[in-house]
Amino acid sequence: MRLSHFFFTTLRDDPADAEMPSHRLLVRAGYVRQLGSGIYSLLPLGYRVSRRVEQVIREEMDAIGCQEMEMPVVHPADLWKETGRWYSVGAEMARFKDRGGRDMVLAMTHEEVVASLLRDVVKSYRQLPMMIYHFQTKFRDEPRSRGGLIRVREFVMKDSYTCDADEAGLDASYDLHYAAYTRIFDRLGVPTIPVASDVGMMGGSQAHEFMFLNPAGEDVLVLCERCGFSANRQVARTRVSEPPAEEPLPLEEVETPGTATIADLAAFLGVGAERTAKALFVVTDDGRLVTAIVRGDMDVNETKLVNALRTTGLRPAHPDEIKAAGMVPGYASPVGASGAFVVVDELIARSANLVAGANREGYHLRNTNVGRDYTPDLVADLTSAREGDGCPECGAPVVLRNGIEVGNIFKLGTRYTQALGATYLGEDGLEHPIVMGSYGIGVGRAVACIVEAHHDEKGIVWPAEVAPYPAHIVSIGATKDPRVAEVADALHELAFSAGREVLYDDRDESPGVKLTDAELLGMPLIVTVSPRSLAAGGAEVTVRETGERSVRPLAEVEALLRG
RNA sequence: CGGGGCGUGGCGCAACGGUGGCGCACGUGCUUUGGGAGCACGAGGAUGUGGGUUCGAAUCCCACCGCCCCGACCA
Repeated sequence: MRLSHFFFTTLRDDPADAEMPSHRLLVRAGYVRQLGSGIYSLLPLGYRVSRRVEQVIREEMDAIGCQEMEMPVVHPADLWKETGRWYSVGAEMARFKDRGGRDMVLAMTHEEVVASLLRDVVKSYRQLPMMIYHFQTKFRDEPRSRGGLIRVREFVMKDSYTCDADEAGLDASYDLHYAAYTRIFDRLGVPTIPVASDVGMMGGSQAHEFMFLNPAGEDVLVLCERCGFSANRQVARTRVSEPPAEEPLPLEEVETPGTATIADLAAFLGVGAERTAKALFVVTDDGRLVTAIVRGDMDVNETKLVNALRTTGLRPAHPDEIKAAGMVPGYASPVGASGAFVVVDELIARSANLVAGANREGYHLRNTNVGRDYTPDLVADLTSAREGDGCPECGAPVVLRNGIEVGNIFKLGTRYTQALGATYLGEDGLEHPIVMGSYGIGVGRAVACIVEAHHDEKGIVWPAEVAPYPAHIVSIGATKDPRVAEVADALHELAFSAGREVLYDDRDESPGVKLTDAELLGMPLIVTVSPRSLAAGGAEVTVRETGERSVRPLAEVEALLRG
């Protein structure tokens, strides 16, 4: 491909709105262009990388017997109404009406379509297991896109779905995907850590996310460097030292003026924050006012709270709502909290003599004890893991790191197949719902992660497996010495006829521009043809990754380009 | 949705109440050709949109739209 007519342009300056290296470099080097917030065009270079990433994924999916197909982007809303997600999913699902006034949606995922297909396709246990996948555009109207390709609204995802007769079958399909994903990210050059994760809105029994460690990551991971334990903070349960065993002391109200925060309160009373209990008020999606009680030195984990309450989501309660329930914000107490559903963290339930609000402006209670002073409606693990907490496996202090989720695998179970009546006839002659799993990899996000992991101050450094072209030929001094163009043209042709298209910078630009661009674009090999190289007996080959360069005889360069 | 920031040639920026400029990129010519070349000439703008204030608005005020960052949110 000759750069003189290639659909791209490089930028000398960093785009002002790009902060992450991957965003900056992909825009500067002419791989992608932004159309709107979270909406990007892939220019030929970007599209080519994307296809190479897809090919790696395709090969590994095919290798485990997953069958490629394609499902639509536009769905009739009826399917989504049948599974209930038309109602449960919020504004992130784009909805519209067709000309006949029928509700339609833009696909944000494809469980519904798969389940409806299974209804038609699968009749007998003899057909199971089956696995399918496709690469398809998803649209999710995220409240906030960010980081270039890291979080976008429209993107291509490889999503696969496994269909099994029972849980044991699902376990096997899940394991196949786990192994395939490990190979995929290894081949793509994206180091990932599989972490146990929340099943979220997808429902289901088990899930892992494949995380790429990056400071810009939106997830917090809890990692143990000693034993390798890893989990998303949303679900991680770490060990915290047991509260001291004490005899319950008499409840005592104390005046604590101006201590609406835990830090103020602990300082005022001269006790550690871990001897206090704090109350957080939330309202669930189904309208319940809930107060969650955790220790003063810990934070409520929203995911855990949602799961404990068996709801779909929650929001902070307004002070008015708290007052309406008869409580005093800042001094609220689980003692006598009649107007709210009281959820207490397990650690609170095991602790004696904690300081808590007195439900009276400017007052707190000393020596509150669960069971004696109040009876919670629910006791559950509610807190977020903290750096230095004990690893749940080995007890060593855990560390917290940010990560970008590039892939996820879910054991869905029968939620969708039951809702849509996708059943098979078992060996026992009875109908059973098909057991599903679903598995996703964001292609564009994977591309961005590859760049995050493979770049230097000069530009992108593509791993050979995903590079848009294996090599980048640069001609220098072609107008001075006709042999330069002859040799460079011949190398370009030769690679092409060997089935390996390479980039060929035949532009009439200065050497500096061409070499700088070559490094910015990031092909694994840069082949420089110039009067100087010809005089030295061939062409200069630069390995982009190491910067190592050497003049090689043309025959050797030809062999390199042929592959 | 809350907080903050920014919208001026393709890109990066200046001008902050008085006729819109600079660098890079772009076109033409000459020179140059191994690390973002030089000289000369040139083209390219309803200053995001709509109101308002003013003799006069890119500049001040209001509203809206768009984009970025932090948070909320998020398979």
